[in-house]
Amino acid sequence: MVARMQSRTSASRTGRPRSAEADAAILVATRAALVELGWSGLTLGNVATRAGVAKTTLYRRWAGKNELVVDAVAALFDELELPDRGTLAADIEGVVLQFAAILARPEAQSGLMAVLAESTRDAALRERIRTSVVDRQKRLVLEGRARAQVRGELPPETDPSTAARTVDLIFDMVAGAVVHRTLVSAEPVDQPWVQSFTRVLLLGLAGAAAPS
Amino acid sequence: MVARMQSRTSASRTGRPRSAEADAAILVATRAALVELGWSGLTLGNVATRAGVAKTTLYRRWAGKNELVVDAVAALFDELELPDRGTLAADIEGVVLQFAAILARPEAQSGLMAVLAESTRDAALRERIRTSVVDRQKRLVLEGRARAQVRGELPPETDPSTAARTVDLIFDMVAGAVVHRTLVSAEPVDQPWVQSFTRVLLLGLAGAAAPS
DNA sequence: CGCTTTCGCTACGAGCCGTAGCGTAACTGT
DNA sequence: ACAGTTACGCTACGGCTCGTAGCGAAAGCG
Repeated sequence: MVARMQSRTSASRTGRPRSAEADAAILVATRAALVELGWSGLTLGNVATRAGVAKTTLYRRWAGKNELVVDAVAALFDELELPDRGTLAADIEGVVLQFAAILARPEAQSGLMAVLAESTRDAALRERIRTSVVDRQKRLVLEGRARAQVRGELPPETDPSTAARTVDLIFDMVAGAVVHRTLVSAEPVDQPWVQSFTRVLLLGLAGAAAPS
Repeated sequence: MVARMQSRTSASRTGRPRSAEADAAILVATRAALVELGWSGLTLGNVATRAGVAKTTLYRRWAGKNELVVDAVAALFDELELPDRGTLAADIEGVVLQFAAILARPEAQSGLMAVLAESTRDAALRERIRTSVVDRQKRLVLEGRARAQVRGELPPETDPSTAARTVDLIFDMVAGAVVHRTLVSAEPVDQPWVQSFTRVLLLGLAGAAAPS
């Protein structure tokens, strides 16, 4: 999923290769442990046992609990794609529902929040989360915006720096609202909510682009 | 701050009363430990030492780390108030900046996120967070909306259930965007960002209230 | 067949957890 | 003043997880 640790160069030359099956089994076991035990209950020893792997093998590949969980949770976002439903509103609704479906899973909830909490004191961890989780989500905003500009649903960008700020704003508004509703308000992100949200967001963006 | 544990009735009748100074010292020590050690590094033994209190005293008042940190962090939100700056936009900007200032503090970041992660598997903890942290923020949205309706900046509510849904939507959008920008994007919630955000939000709400 | 790296296993000191037990301190009612 | 009740500080404890070290065996490569 991500460049993790590597002995030397891109293809480690000699010696016994690392088991790819073990890698996959560990990530599966990590997600299962997150579901059953939560973040605080998850121990590397437990994960190792579930995966049918020695505890030392875990420590050879990951620096600790934080990094392991980031990789395990990041894989959940692989399925995230930008649909093409014809209109910007429909595209947004589709992505938001996909995103919400992932966030509804218990391993994503406990794992993501906990690792985000740890990242506030660990710059390397924050960077790891950014590249393997956040940026992949952000790209969807970028693509959706470009597609809407081609359709004429959004005005083309003028200044590249203001465009970047707008994308950041949209991203924080979309992802923030979904995360907050799911994890703080603890209420479902269902069709009616998504429609209301999309309506407010798009009207706001259209109005903000036009002169006041 | 919150009804916590109580021996019998409202006024514990007899025996030595609990030290209020100890209570305050413990919460201060908890926040300090969050800043210096983060969530994972915080231990109840350490907090007890900092507060000049025995470890057993901690366990007599709080069930564990989760509950203690909730109370310690909840106190940060006591200062949150709704200013009256004349316009809805200015009121929102004021509240958002206050909220962002609290979230910028390291004890709020690591503490809140971690305890939120734990709350996904603990209904009682989630409820505790809701009453002592979330609802207090939500009330500001309610008050601000009512004030704006008096001013004529927002249409009066028609159906009470749709009004409640709208308030929930606004709350998730505001709090979600601020939290996401602060903790996930790890970028500052400063004046220009708040103005852009408020502009998009208000135009969206105005447009959504009007017929399409 | 040597060389290298990974793997599973065992064992270890260290640290924290949450509780129990004790004697003492503080406050209340008679 | 005195018993009754509750909170406090302190010490000690078994149990658990941590992260590492050391070993022999397995799995590739030249």
